[in-house]
Amino acid sequence: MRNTLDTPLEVQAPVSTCSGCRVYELCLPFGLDSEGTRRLESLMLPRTRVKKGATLFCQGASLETLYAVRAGFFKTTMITQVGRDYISGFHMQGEMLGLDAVTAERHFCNAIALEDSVVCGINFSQLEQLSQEFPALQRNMNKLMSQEVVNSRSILFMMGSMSSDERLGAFLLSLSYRYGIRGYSPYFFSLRMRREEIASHLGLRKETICRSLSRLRELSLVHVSGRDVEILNLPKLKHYVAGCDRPSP
Amino acid sequence: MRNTLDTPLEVQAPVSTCSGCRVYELCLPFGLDSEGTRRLESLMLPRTRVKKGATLFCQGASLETLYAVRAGFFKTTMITQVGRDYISGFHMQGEMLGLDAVTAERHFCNAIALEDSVVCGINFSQLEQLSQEFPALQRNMNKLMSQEVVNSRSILFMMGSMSSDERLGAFLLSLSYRYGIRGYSPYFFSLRMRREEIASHLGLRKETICRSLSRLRELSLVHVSGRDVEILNLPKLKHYVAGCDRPSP
DNA sequence: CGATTCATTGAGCTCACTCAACCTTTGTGG
DNA sequence: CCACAAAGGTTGAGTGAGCTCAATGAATCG
Repeated sequence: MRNTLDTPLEVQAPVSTCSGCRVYELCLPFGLDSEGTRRLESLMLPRTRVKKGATLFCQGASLETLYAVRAGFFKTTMITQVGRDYISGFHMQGEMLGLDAVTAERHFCNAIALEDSVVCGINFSQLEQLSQEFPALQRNMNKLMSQEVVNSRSILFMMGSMSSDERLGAFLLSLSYRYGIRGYSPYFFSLRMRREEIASHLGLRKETICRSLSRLRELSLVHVSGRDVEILNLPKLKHYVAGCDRPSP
Repeated sequence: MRNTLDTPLEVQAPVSTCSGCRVYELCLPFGLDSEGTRRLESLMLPRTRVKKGATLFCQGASLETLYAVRAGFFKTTMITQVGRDYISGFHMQGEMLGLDAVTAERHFCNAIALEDSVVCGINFSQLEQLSQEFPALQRNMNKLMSQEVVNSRSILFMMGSMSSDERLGAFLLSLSYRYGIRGYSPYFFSLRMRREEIASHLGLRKETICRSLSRLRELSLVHVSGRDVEILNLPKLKHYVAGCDRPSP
């Protein structure tokens, strides 16, 4: 991995620079040489601010640009003709938005900011071309895609075989882990989404989320006040989520 | 797309040839020029038979080879330490197995044949290298990955917001569609998996699958006898699955 | 500071689950 | 080829986890 100090210090450029990014290692430029990083940066669109509640892209829109979350928090939602909707994921810094659009070349979901956010955009065709030249970039694309598959599968597994309490626990663990690898505390964090949004994502109802929160609290696994979460006993929570407390069928 | 007749007729080669494959258009070689196809074929491992019930690869095993189903039918399963398991997908000809292993370079699931099957294997590193030379190949990789994401998301959506009857309907529609684009009848097909396996995949129980089947039968949407399925009214089934019959919340 | 959105808790209901019995199909060895 | 065993499928009865509806409390925001 390249040391970011190799990069000459520059005044704040008008375009996105990956070199100085907090979550560089989690994103596209990871492992690229300086030439590759420079080329990638030259393709990046200027950083874009997305206001809380604003939509970054819409389901069905043709895929032009892939985005990486630079700062802030997003949800992705899917909506059917009959108005049912589903929150397919939450995305924090260093995570890509729009990877599910590559097959159909149309966005498969809406991306909506849950707080004031900043995204780095890159034209997908140009990215594909560039990744032709830089194996590391291609590899990162593949890994990021594959990671998306794994994430979806994990939630599927949860939905298919876990109780509401366990699902919520797993969800909190996922957030905890993701904050952790970004250098934030895995024990204290704040939820950026409403209970109802958690519920949709986990295939439950907001009332159920409340009740499950209460139960996790009673078990002294977490402390939750409003949107502030404290994981009181991480190993115990992991153990609980793994289902070791239940008789296996 | 290259006309397969351009290919000189050969005696059955000991290695996998993509050129003559039934599901060529759904798989890796689609859109590759003849040079690219030749190179891809040169990397392919000899076609491998997998007996019904046999395991092609195991969860946790390091990723060496990606597989495409050439003939037959597979399920992929995930198992936790406590013995809970989940069937993450069913895979028919032209579909790739192992794409979720790319992130961690370890298989995330077990792949088990549900009938005597044939797979085409290819070393993943070599495939990555080759895709560096052939944009069409890389594009296909990206699309196949992205398609996996979309598939998982679709099931998530089902699990999160559909009744058992609707989920089963959607599952049958998915099979119907996939058989259809492979040149088989989208109206008549046979299930290669047990009720219990469908149940696991949809986050339900085998008894619930039976009851849901009965209800879809009563609605004259399908005719099911053993493992043989007939879709009696495809548009009506789609309409039913879309949830148009239910009051939206 | 009032309005609106969000969170929590209670009461009752429902859909899918569990358990169990019985039937059907598949597979195997005599 | 039959007989039997084993596995898979179906249906019934009762239960319970999570849902709906509703009321109230807390937080957020213009």
